[in-house]
Amino acid sequence: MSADVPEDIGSEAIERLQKLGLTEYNARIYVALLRLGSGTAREIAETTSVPRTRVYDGVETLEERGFVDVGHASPKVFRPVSRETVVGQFQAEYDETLRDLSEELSTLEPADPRHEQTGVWTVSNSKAVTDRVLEFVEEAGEEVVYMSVEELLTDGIIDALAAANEGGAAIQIAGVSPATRDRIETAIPAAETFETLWEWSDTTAGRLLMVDRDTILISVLTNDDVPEETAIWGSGSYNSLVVVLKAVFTWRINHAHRFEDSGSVTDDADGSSSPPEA
Amino acid sequence: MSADVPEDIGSEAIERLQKLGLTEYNARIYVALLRLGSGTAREIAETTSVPRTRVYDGVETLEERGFVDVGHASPKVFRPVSRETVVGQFQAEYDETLRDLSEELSTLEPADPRHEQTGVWTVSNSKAVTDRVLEFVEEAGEEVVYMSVEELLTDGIIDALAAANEGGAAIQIAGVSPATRDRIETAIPAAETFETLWEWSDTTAGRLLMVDRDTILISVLTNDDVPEETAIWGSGSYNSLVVVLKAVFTWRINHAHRFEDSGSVTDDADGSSSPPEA
DNA sequence: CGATAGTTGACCCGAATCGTCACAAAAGAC
DNA sequence: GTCTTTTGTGACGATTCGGGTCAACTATCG
Repeated sequence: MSADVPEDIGSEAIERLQKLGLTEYNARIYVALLRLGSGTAREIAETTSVPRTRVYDGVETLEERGFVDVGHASPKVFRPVSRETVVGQFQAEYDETLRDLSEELSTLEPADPRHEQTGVWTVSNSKAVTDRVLEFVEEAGEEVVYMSVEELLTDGIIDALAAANEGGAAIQIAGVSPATRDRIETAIPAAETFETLWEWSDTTAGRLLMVDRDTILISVLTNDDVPEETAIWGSGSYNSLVVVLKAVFTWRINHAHRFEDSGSVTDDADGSSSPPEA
Repeated sequence: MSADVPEDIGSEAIERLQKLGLTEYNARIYVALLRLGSGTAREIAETTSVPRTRVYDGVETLEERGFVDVGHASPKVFRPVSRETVVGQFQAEYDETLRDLSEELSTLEPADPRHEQTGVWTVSNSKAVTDRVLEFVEEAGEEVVYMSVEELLTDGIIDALAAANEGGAAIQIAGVSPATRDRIETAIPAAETFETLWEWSDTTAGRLLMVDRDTILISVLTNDDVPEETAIWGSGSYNSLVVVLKAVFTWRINHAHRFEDSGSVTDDADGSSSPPEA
């Protein structure tokens, strides 16, 4: 009577098993067996909508992976191994491949990791953007300036900033509301906080990062239909993005900080540098 | 000049990446980028034998997964993220799905796990057999008897036996050579060891396990072409396999142990029980 | 303005999986 | 004993997804 669809019992588990490499049939069969405790081909077929004749194939491959035992009886009976065993198998398998992969990739990675790039790079996924931010902050030597909307100032970022601060870098954070200001001052007492460097709350701006006046990252929030974040970043003192933004950025910081200062602070760029295209 | 095939550089890594869910193209592209540091579509195509026109698709999906950044230049330039980041992404992803899976499966597992089965079950894969052995040994209360060829007495098994011994179970191990006997006595001082319970070195017998005289597992090594192990097991005092084998098994143990004893110990079987076939 | 290179999309092919069917072997009913 | 039902095995299209090639459109440069 309730809105529950009977066939959907365990569908989440089935999806995850598929993600881990099992076919849909095999995943369905295993889950059904787990619910039944044990069962014949027909019983499985009836509760899974897997064609009965295909249950045998599925069970066979599951047996090869060590996920079911087959019972010797006139109608063959199948029995699933415990979920701990299955999860353990997967865990072991992926631990191994990941370990090997890491090792193999390390032999391929070129000596010079990166740096002193001349171009401007884009990162599309929000998680990837965060990764890049963390990466840069981690490498920070002297100074980190970070400005973002509230949602993008996560604990992970704060932790990374705190770590950079421990390493001797000055931290400046902008765009914080009085509420989160406390959070930051607890985690990073030495950090300077600003309300905002400029007005952008009505734009699609996402975040803004500058590390050692040498690496800059800017992101925008595109809301075509679902909210997504896209960032561009550049590194190196000759990088055009860095050259342009460093100027306006540092000017704003000094301006917001000390009201006596006027004009640009660094003299290596003015408005004539071409802005990043598109 | 050397026998190295140039295209095979990183092929292992490529295979593993595919195993983790990337397509062949995407895996090849990422590995190539890692070797190049960064590169254009053409450079990638030349070093990977991936059709150049397909590099764009691949790079796009890789970007969505956060594995590459795209550079804004007239020929687009692509840059891989560090291998640590990639491995970390995979790790996080699989940790999450495995955790969720385990949770979901636990809600499906029936209350009564198993036990008091009447049938005889088979397990095909050697790793699965070991899993089952460990499972049974873990549940042991009073007694474990284990006999196997040398190769199948691994450290994992010995550890499990030692743990069972800690829990109060008597351990009896047969089929050990004098060499490995030392290993066992170090790990499990309280264990009894036998040279062998009977001659089977010329058979295809693999191993033999009896737990609490209630669960029995036997395996054979099939050498059709590649060596494989297949086991059958049964549990419960009314299980036919258990009934038959318990008799011959315990008789042999007592026989090997105390030479004064003669005749059967349990009265439901005597020498007429056939030895494990084939 | 034409040539070269970069970029995008469309199309075809093969492998793996889904889904169904036909048929032999076995078990049970009469 | 035969007859019917169930069980097990294999084969066959249909569909999906990734691999592979091609044509066409765009930008850049001489």
